[in-house]
Amino acid sequence: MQEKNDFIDFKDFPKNYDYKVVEEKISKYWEDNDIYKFSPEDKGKRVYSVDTPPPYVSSAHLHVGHVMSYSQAEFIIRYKRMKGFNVFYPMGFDDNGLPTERYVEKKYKINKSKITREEFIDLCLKETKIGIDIYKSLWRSVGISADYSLSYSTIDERCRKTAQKSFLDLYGKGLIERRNEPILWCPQCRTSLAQADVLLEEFAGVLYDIEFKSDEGKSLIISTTRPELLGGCVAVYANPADERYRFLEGKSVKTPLYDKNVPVKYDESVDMSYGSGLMMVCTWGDSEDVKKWKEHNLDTAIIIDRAGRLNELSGGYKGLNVKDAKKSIVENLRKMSLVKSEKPLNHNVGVHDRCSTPVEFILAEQWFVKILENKEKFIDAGNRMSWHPQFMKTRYDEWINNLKWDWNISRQRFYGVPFPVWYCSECGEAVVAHEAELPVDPAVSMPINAKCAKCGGSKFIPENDVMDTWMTSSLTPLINSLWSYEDAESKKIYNTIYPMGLRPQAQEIIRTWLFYTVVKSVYHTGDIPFKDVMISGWGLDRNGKKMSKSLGNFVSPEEITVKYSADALRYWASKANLGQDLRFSEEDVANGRRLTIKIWNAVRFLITNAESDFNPYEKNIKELKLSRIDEWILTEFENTLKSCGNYMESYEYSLCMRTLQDFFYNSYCDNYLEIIKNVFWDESEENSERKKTVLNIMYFISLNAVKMFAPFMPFITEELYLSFYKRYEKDKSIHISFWPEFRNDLVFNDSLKYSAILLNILDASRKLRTNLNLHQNHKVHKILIQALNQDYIEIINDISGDIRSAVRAERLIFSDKADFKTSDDNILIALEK
RNA sequence: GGGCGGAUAGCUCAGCCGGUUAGAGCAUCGGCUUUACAAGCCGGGGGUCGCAGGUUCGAACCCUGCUCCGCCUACCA
Repeated sequence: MQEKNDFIDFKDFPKNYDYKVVEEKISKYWEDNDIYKFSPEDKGKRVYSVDTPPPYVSSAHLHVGHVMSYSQAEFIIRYKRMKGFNVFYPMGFDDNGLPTERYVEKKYKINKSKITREEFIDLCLKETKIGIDIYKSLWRSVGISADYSLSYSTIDERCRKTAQKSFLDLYGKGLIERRNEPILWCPQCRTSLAQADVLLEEFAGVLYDIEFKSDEGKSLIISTTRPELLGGCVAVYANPADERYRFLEGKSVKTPLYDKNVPVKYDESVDMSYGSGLMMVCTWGDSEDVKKWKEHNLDTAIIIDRAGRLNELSGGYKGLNVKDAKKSIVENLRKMSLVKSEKPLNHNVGVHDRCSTPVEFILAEQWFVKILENKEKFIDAGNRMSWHPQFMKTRYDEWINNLKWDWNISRQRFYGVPFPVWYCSECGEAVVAHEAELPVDPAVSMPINAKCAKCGGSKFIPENDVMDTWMTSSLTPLINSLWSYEDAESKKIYNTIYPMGLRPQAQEIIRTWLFYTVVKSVYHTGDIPFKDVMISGWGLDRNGKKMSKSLGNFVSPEEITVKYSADALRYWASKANLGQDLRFSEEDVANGRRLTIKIWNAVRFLITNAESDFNPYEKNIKELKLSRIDEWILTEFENTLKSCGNYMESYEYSLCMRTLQDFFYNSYCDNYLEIIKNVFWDESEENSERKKTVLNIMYFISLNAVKMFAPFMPFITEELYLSFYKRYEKDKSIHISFWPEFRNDLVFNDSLKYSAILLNILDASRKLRTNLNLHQNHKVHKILIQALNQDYIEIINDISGDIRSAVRAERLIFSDKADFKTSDDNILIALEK
């Protein structure tokens, strides 16, 4: 399989690591050999299933932050694979719904009134396909180990079928219903929204004190930030305990400009100390208006239309949008001296998360999934999952506790999964599809043999709305496990995959993807959707701001992988622990590249010193004649392995990488290899056994360390494995080889007291050489050592060979002439050329 | 308003179930080029651990309060 880096003889092993050639070659090797393929038939292995996040395919926004979060999940997934799990790791693409529509609208500058639904959907599908290809090529280039034969796209047949089955199931269980009530509405996107689609943004507004009049003509001041809604005012409220306004009981007041009489009502929720203690209720300015309108059966005076413009109720302001209307009304009120004061006020306004337009309320018939009545069940499900990091669970709990609306799943859009619903043209009764006919597009087909259950009518009109995109995305564990299919094969997969093992995802979609997925799983299966949740932080730019397309502060992954390699970019991703934001740092990526080069050279040192008859398994390590320093490095390695394993088990991949890198650089390369390397400079016969021993240890440690680097740096580790280690190993990829087993028999606790002294002497000798301007490898005739402690003399005698090797001295002599201090007060050294 | 996370060397971060002179990488300064690696190696300098109290023989670590940064959440119209 080798091309450029092929080598026959060990001495020809390439000096430089050519990542550009290797990464492409290795990607192809993985594909050609199905390295990451899930095998449903493998009975011997436990299954580890991953509920992969389907990113939006409007993919022009891809940046290194995306690579970061996918890589972080991947570190764990690759680790699990090496721990022997049968990994189910699909790739998903979310391409239905509003984000794609908005992307297409912008890209093609579409005017929705001049394009048919079909033409528009075609464009969405076309962009979807382009997006998927871009994603795939990026994931491939950074080494994401998904099994692409398990891919799904949220607009494909399986997803449409699953989403519609979910609807039918919930409908059948009475958990879904159609209601006519005020709903959250985006005037920009012209669609209704769910609470989760609305974010709060702080606006610098103005609080206007406006004069109303009582029946007797008494002046009443009402504070409001939304005077443009005056025409929709249906009541004025005071707190029942507020003596100032008791006299208004049973009376009405007159609104300014419109001179409309509205009733005065009382409610505990009115804050007496806010403004004048009077508040106006309009239909509808905010959720408080909706609440009072419902509880007190107030009149309805809808003043804003679906485009966010004022209607005829506003009188002369008809056709103006909210912003202009406010300006104009305030101007007129000022002229009439009805604005008594104006105070700047920062307040939070709900905006649509996709377009940042302030949301309004309108009245419409919509489908709702009931969620308010089962909050406790969802909290309980959250408690049954493991959260990494744990504190992210707080956000989940808080979101549920603060829910105020059932989940509105109707969207007045084109591109999405249709409702499997028609309405009787006679009486309006809803008729739902049969499960057997899913997926169904009610605009294209009619209900099978259906008669209206209410009036017996046989003519139907289709539901034109599409379902909220989260209605589909929330089903990913059920989509992946083929829940909507009844055949035996699918049922088997379902039982194998569900509930899933891991859900990796970003923090900002806890309230949507995560929460809705729990809702669906609890409702459909009574179970949790997955056992472990890992929530990644954000990729930040160099200045600490969240990377995003709209801010233009994003770094393109291609640019970085071309310059530094994919392994190096992944190394950067490993720098942040789970849930932490990570600044992009080109220096860290460069460090990643340095690490790959270090690994390459350390392994190359072994390869070029091994003879062609080298056999690492000729003897078990325990049978070798180990020196104290060999025992020490084995001990250090085993301790590192143990820590790293524990870190990976607890999702602390960052600490694993740090620990491993520290071991590899400091213990293995800078000390062990430096101490033993001169054994290869000496051709004498008496050295040959020592050489073999050292080669075996180097093989053992470097292979296992390379395996441990493999989840983080899949390309270089695979290249080293295939081009060298595989001559002695059986697996066809390092990524399906076993993560090293901890071996207690290779922990030599005694060795630490020897190594401490040796390293202390080596350290001092390095300082001394620096002081003497002496090259570190330059041989010296003698090392003089003064040990002020009898135990030390014995120890030093015991390891004198290792010491001489380490400090490149021909002889070791105890002498009180040694005067250079080491960090141990009981040892002094000197070097003699 | 409530909550969560963070504040440790010039920069990015470890350490935080209390225990010897607080660590790493980068940056900086000095030295070293036949013998794995100059995209390298060796060495040096650099920190009153956000602030103020408290508990303790002992606090970066535990407790209380505060300040600043980021985020989540909330009906002050």
